[in-house]
Amino acid sequence: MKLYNTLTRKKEEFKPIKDEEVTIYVCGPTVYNYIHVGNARPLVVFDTLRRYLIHKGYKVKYVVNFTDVDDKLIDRAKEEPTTVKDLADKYIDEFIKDAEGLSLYEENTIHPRATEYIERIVEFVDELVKKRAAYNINGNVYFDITKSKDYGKLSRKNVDELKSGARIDVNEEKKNPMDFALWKKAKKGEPSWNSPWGRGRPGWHIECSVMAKQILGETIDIHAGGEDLQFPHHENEIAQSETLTEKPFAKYWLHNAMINVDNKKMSKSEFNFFTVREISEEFDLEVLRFFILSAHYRNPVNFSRELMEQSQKGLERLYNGKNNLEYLLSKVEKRDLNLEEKEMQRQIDVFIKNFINSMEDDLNTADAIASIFDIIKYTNSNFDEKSSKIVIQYTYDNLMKLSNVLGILSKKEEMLEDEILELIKKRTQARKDKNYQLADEIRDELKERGILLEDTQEGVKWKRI
RNA sequence: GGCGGCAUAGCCAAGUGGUAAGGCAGAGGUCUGCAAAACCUUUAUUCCCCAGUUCAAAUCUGGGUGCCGCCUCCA
Repeated sequence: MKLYNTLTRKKEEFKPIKDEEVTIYVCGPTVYNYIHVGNARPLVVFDTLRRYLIHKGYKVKYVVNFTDVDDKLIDRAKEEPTTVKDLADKYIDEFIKDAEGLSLYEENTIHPRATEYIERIVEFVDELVKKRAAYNINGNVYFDITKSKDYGKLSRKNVDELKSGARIDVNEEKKNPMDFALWKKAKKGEPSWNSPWGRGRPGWHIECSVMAKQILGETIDIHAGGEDLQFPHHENEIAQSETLTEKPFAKYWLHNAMINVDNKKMSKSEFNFFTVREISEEFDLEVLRFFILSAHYRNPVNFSRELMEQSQKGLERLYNGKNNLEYLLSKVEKRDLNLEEKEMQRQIDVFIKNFINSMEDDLNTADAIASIFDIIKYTNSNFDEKSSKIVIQYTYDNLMKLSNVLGILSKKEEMLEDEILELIKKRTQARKDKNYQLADEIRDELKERGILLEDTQEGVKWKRI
């Protein structure tokens, strides 16, 4: 499989450190609010990478951290008012709900919280201080970027230019304007922990370095996140970790492009964001997942209601195709394949191969989805009640396997209330009796109650509207 | 100002040297009591513009235009 590595700016053949196991660290949310659609992109994309690696037979250790102490949480807790801990707990719970709606495979995700790793963070910072790569000034500890061998290698920033362009604000106490805080001295009323430098709390960048090292080891296979984190966050992680361990921090750095609204990056500070929660009130979150996977992860995409509606229609088409296959499976008989069906099976294999090739090429989910549409179109026009169950089962099983890699088409049909089932039966009888007036009355009544009926060749179908 | 990216139909979006995938919307048709769904057919002589390399360019090179991201918290 080829993956685009930001470190080398090239697509590289992916080779994990261990033959059978892959370690992935994704920078997760700061839990002071609901996540928005932009935040959802890396979560969906890299969850899909994980699913694909599992499909290929790897064991995957997958970490998405929670930043549960920082300025934003502190400010927000003051506003509410509540405690930082309660605020974080609340939005972690809300995150999990959104994550489940997005089919993020939560049960196999490790979600460490920064505050659970304070001791490790202190140890890490202390070692950097002992290595003289960090220095304490009045209870604030800063990383000295001159001690990092190749600072700027990920984001391709030139340190000298950064210095001259750095905003001259505040910190006269830093040796170098580009030095960044590893440990922040506690202010009144802020959460704080003991350390050799007095009470304080960790800086943002150090959390990820520490949690990645503790949970996944000194060198991880894949570190991923939004491209807006390349600098300074990921650059600083590299500086800290590699200065400490003298080993590469991550083999592959993957970055997704931004989600825009009217061509501008969706972000909380611009107030042009939609929370995943508000989208879930109008759409099934599977539609959002499908929307995100409809474009390549390194291309920026616009987000709008119209585009969500397009995605919804497309996804419905896939569900219809899936349902048709399920219907056929209940009707057809198992018998040896004839020549024509053998050819059909070969054609299905071509679509599967295309899907895999697309995923192998830097996770080209947009292309992979086209292969799913190809399968649906092919089965719709070539399979019928006379087909052998063998070829239909084969197609169905593979369709499910591939859509599971994308994390779509897993929703089960809901059950209808008995009363409504009764009405549907009554209408079917009325149609048989050619009492179309009664039939239409019942259909209208159900429509008002949010159930849309369709008379297909396979019988009456319904869906909620 | 520095660094990086993008530009393909009405909309979305693949395709990085061999003659434009796929989806949505639109049009015509089959089916149907009607509606819907499904299926079939159809919709870019052309990929922002100009020049160049090549037998061959959406794809490579040079120039231009427009848009975006990072350089500050950000997915």
